[in-house]
Amino acid sequence: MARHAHALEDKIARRQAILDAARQLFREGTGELPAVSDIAAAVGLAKGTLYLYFRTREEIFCELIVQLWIELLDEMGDVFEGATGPRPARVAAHLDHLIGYLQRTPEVLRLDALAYSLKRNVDPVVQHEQNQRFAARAEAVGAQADRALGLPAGRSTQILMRSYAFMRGLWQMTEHQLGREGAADPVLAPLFSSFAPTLRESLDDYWRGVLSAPEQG
Amino acid sequence: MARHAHALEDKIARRQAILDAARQLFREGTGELPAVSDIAAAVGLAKGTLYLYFRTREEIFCELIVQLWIELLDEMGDVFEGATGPRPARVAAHLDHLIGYLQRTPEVLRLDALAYSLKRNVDPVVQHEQNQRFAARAEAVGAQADRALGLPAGRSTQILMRSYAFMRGLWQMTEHQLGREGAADPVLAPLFSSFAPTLRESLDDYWRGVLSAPEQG
Amino acid sequence: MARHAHALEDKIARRQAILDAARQLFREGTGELPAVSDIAAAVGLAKGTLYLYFRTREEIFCELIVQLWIELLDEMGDVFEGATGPRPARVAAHLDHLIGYLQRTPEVLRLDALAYSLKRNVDPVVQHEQNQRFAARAEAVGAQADRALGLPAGRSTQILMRSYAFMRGLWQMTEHQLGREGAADPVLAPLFSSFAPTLRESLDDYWRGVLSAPEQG
Amino acid sequence: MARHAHALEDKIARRQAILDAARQLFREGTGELPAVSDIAAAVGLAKGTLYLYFRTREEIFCELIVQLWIELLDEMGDVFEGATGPRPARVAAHLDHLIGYLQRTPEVLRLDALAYSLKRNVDPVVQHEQNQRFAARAEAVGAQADRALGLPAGRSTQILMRSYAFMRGLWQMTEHQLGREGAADPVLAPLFSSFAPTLRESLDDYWRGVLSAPEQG
DNA sequence: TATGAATGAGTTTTCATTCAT
DNA sequence: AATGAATGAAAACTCATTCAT
Repeated sequence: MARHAHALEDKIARRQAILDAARQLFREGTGELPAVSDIAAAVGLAKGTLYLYFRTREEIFCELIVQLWIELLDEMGDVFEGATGPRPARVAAHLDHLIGYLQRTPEVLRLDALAYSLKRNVDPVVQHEQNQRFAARAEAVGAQADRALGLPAGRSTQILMRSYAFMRGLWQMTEHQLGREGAADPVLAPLFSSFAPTLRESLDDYWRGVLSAPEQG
Repeated sequence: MARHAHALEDKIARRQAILDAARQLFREGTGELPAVSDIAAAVGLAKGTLYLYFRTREEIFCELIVQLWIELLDEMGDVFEGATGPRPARVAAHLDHLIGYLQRTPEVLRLDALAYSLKRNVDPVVQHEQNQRFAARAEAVGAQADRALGLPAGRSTQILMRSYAFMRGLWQMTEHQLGREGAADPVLAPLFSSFAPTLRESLDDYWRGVLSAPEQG
Repeated sequence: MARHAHALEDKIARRQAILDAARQLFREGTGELPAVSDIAAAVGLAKGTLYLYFRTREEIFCELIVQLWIELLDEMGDVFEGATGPRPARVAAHLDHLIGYLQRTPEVLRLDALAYSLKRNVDPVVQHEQNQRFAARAEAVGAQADRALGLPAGRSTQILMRSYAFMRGLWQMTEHQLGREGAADPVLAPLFSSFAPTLRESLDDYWRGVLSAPEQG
Repeated sequence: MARHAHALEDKIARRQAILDAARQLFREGTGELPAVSDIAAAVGLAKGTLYLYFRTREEIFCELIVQLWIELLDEMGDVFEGATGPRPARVAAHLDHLIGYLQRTPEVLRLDALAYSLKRNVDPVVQHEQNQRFAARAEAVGAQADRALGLPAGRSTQILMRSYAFMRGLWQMTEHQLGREGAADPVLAPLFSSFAPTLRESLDDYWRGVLSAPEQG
């Protein structure tokens, strides 16, 4: 990469390099946002330079969240696109892929758990633009799912979003039970099992319920 | 209350007064934890005194979370205890009550969203003791629900915990879309509707799915 | 010891128990003054009770310093009292005993190094009373030394005080070179050797100089 | 000085400005370390800026101690360099100059008395580097003294260090007797006289003893 | 555009001491 | 006399962000 990013493509590359470094540091870290100086050091830029690309530290991570979700949605889109067999099998394939993604990408839910506090320090205009990209992709994937699953227009989008909410809640309840050292308090064992099987079971139940709803046939 | 709380009951009352003040301030606040000095002022005690009752600021709010959840579980227990009619009606009554509680007690989910970061500054031993109280109450209410809904032992506990996880995820996804001023970004409208109806619908679907699961009959 | 120390002798015993506990804790500690609550716990009294016997924490340790010095002076008095042989042998015996005391009682110089800051928080009247006891004992021992060494009245007191000052300075310069882990920085090796031999040599030189001074014969 | 110290020489100047302000404030103060905010105000910098130049408050004062000692050693070096006359006169000239320095620079021994507690909060690596500079200068001056006084190599370094230790101990014993208001407790008068004459006499005695030691001739 | 020096707000927690019991 | 609950002052340090270079 050139020393000075004058061309637009250089700027975009540099911006992405910052995001990648931030992602990497967060993934390796202990759950807090990495310090700006650490991100800068990891990309090999000066601290001040980061502020030419992002207005606040939180903006970096909000952008990262959107990228991660779009990454996930892209994969989901591919799954629905290539879906075959009866509807239950298609749903199952989607759920399998979802869980696979979470296992490969543990940072997505960890970061999501911070989303609320991040937003306080991000310009609403920037948030809106991020929301837009996210919504566009979600609706597109929803449409693919509608086709793949034979659901009325917009229905899949809603179900997917709710599934993701469920996932998020379950992750927090199971993962946050773990102490600093990663060991769960045994007293909570009767209430929570491990994340992946719980998620699978819960979403199976949820989708079964949704698809058997009176108004859906 | 006496000037110095020497008797055990006075100490307990004082401790609870601190928790009540903390709850009140958090409820009125903007989402961050109130400052210790503000809590102290609200109870009419010196800052240092609070540290005789709680080891860290976070410990206050972790205790508060447990109290709020136990409060909710108590209400749920009453609902299941007084349940009448066919199973779907009983489930519906439970869900209605749950939503009512959340509307009367908006702080519970707001505080829950902070739970993870709070735990970093709370002694694991204290956490364990809190987990214990929570688990005991949850299992007891689960048992009441098992009876009320005719489910095998322990099944309700699991479903209830998952329902609460779903609730938590949905709340974050809908509520966190709102900007500082409380206005939702219209671009997200196709993805998320308002919390209460969404929750009602989602949990209806989930419970229907659960209760129609092959192995449940 | 009785629960309440009403009799004067009980009070004195309790006061001494506090001093002993403080001494023990300081000796085992890392160089800071032990916390009042720790001292209280070590004696088995409540924190507030200590303030019936000492007005401030520092007062405890100022008293301790005086006790330690008087303890040392007592031993020195015995040495001079039992002195035999020619003057150089008597001086040497005194220096040997001095070094022995410091090795048995490392807390005395450690505490002495804090003396200055302690005094800021001790009532001048109390200090004066402590000074008095110290001075009386020092002068008495000085008189014994004058007799033992055949020096004019008051001369030994002066030499002894200066010897102790020398000792204090040497101890600080050698001991303080040590890092947290007790290892000396090798770069300082040409400047300082270990305390005891250095002290012995230095005091030998000093006393030789003093006793060969023109006006002393 | 420029607003931002980018050039190395500007940085060095700024660092020194901080040290000078710290020295001034300590000299005027009552014996405690000045607050960082006061030092910052005195230099006209923000508090945080000081932490770009020193890692802890204590580091500032440890550096100051080294500077003061090197300042003294420099003067001593000049004295030995320009020494004339017989050895006793040369020793006397050195002692005179030493006492003069202490009178012009009372902060050096006041600060030295705090040295031990300062070191607890200073990086050992930094301490080592400071020790190095001090040792180098001390050995160089020692060599000058060896030549000026006709002593075997390294002997003067040792004697000088011990003299300074003596000085330090005497200063603490005489100065610390003074109360807050600067008045000495009369009860101690038989034990301690005022610092400068005592020091002169003591060092005279010590050097006489050293130079008359059997192995020195 | 890049740098990195400068800024300064922000806040928990400790603990010696006091005082109600 | 003893207790231990209550007090509240006190301040170093971080680090996101700005801005001079």
